[in-house]
Amino acid sequence: MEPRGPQDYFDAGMALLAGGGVGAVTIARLCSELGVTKGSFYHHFRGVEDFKTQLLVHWAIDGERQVLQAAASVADPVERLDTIRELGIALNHEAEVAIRAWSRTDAHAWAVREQVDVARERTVAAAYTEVGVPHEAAELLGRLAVAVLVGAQHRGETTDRDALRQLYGRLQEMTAAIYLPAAAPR
Amino acid sequence: MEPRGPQDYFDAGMALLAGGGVGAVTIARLCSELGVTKGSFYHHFRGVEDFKTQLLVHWAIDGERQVLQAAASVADPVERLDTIRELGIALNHEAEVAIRAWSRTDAHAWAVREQVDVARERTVAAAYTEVGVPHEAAELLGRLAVAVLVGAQHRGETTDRDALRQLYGRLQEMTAAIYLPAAAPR
DNA sequence: CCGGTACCATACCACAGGGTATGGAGGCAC
DNA sequence: GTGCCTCCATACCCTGTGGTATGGTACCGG
Repeated sequence: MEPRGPQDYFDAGMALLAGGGVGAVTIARLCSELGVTKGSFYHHFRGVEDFKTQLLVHWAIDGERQVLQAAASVADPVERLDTIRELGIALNHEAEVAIRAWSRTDAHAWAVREQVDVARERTVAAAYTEVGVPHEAAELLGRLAVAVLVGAQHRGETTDRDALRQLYGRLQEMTAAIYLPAAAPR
Repeated sequence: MEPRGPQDYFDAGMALLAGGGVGAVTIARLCSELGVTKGSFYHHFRGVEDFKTQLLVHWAIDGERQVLQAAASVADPVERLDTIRELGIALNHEAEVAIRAWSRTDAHAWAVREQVDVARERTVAAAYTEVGVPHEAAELLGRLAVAVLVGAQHRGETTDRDALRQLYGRLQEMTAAIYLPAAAPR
């Protein structure tokens, strides 16, 4: 019996979150998933509220590290926009939908999710600014891209990433056609 | 004590749904809101599952009637697109967010919401087709418009309809600039 | 060998929520 | 009046969930 760490609970918690929303994240289910009892849970966390808070921060940190740092490593802004699109498609959409729903009823979840979304918007906007799009238009394009991502997250099942790719690609095409006539000629 | 009808429960149920998600829709809260006890609830509905199902259908019927019929009454397709945009902005976004989250964990809710979204997409796509946009592009624009609506629904508080208006308007501008050069010259 | 600490199982309590059974008050038909 | 139906209050049970208290096992430093 190797000992369980907080990371095990976070993994199981994200799975429960993705599968049944924040309401499905319960101590009994977590312990059942890990093959332990409540004594183990309360040894690692002070309560269910404490766990949910840590789980949320864990999601935000992971998202910040994986998505934004991976995007920042691409020097060319146009190529970076493609990278961002693929990173967005590869996200855990089920979990994100659950977090977005959760953030409507919980102030702390709202703040964390908002911070993540704003960071994503800024990343997209910065890339557009670098290729010559006016500042105000770039900011709006960042918000539009995140909105399309969130909107597409709420449609289709798990395997429907092609639809998101199609929508996201179309928005990029339209944007390029208007703001980047030199970079992406039609 | 005037007797309570199912409509009273639907109104209270939508308020609870908008305020705290599907998890907040509980028999005790419904009865507390209406000033009755559980005996009244179980007289009108067979159980909480039956009530939720009826509530969902009630939302879909209302949406179908208010939004789509109001849009269908506008003959000019370009003017109709503006009407659709304003109707989308005026929706009960809190309730819709709750329903969209609910539809990720409930098969029946998923089917009903999907039907509503598809109907909205078709309405937008039909308007674009009428003004001369190719069929495939019009369909994609319908999905893009609904995606932006859903994405914007998950940001900002209740009073932040200006942000949605701005995003929605920008998408419309970009669309017009590409597909409707004659109708909306830049 | 002994004490402390990390890790966890067991047992128990409190409370909220869904569901059921029963009875009562008022109206309406006959 | 009698009977029936609508509408609803009260009381009760069962389950699931958060939380606590307690004890037990294994390892590690001294």
